[in-house]
Amino acid sequence: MANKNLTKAKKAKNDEFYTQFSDIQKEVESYLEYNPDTFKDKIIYSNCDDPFESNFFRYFVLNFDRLGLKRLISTSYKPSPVANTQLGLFGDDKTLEKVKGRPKVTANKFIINEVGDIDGDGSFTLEDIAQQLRANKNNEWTPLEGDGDFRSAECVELLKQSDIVVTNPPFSLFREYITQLFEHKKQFLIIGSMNSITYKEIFVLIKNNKLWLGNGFNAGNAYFSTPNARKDFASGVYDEKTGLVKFRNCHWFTNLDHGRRHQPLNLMTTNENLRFNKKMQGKTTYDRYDNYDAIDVPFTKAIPSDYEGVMGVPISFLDKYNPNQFEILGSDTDIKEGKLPLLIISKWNGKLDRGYIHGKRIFSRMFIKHKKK
DNA sequence: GAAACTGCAAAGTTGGGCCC
DNA sequence: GGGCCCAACTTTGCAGTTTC
Repeated sequence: MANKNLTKAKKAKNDEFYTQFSDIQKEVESYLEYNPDTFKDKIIYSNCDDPFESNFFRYFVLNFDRLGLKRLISTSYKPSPVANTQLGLFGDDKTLEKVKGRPKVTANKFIINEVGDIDGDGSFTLEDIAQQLRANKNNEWTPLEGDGDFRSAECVELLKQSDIVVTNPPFSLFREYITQLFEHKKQFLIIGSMNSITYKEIFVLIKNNKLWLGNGFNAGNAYFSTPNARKDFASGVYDEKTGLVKFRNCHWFTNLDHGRRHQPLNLMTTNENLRFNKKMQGKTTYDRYDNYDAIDVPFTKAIPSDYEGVMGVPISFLDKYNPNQFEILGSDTDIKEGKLPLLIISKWNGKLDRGYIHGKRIFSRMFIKHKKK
């Protein structure tokens, strides 16, 4: 069943999912709590985005002064399919004007340098921004030359000008997207699939403390709205009433520091887990892998506080990872590539693609140890 | 009051297809 | 034909409520 869904997703290449305003707000606020100046005097760039629809654009415009932003740049990928809907107050899509009577061919670029109560109604709203944009006063709204692909020269040029990239890029291009951010030495806060953790190019960044998970969605459940509401989502994935699609394994990826990353994970001892942790019931000891010299910890909560050796944990452990508490030794791939030779059971003659327990292959694990106090 | 039902929150995961 | 890579999930359990 699971794989059926994966195959469907592969075929659909459905990369159009809009992040909710409240999720952006909650995530950004968690960085501000840790450091109120996280975004101060910074140029924020939100590419792979559609300013007409985007809650990223809306959030950063409405919080421009409070965050102390220097500039906000937002570019869309391909012409907006939904122009004049959410932000219809901006007037006609300029790409339409450019190619009257023919399909839209270009994407949009917004550059915001200044916000304020332009229309004098006592409050600052998107209408003020719309007026400024119409007047081209300090702010800019122009069509892009190309389709807004993040790899295009004009978008790379905008990336170079920016300090922090905040967006929800297409999952299918996640690796390429991250690679570009590191090439240009940018700070970022982006949404990606948890499974990206298992990609070796991504994992090495996590292991070397150059990339980590953000504060995260409520209870790890991310809800996105989608213009392409497919009817073939599995039960419980798409809610027609709200128009939201629920995904379990999405997370924020970042290199900005936040408080949750420094909170220690409270743990029970080995004996306490075996006695009181319901998920460990029926076991008298932790399983060991057939092929790796480590214990298997099937749930993050079940990490024993008193075990000094190597532990294999699910990738979702990263959501609770505190670099002062744990050391990440490597992944399945690292073992396979011979980077952790001491972890291989010498008498094992089988595969080294994943961990095996009693002959059964289990899901990706990463290998950790408690840091010595 | 036990069983069945329901809604919600929490936390984990494979195997088909393609490439060599 | 074996191994690697990929893909915007599913399942489970608990707690509160209803039913008989």
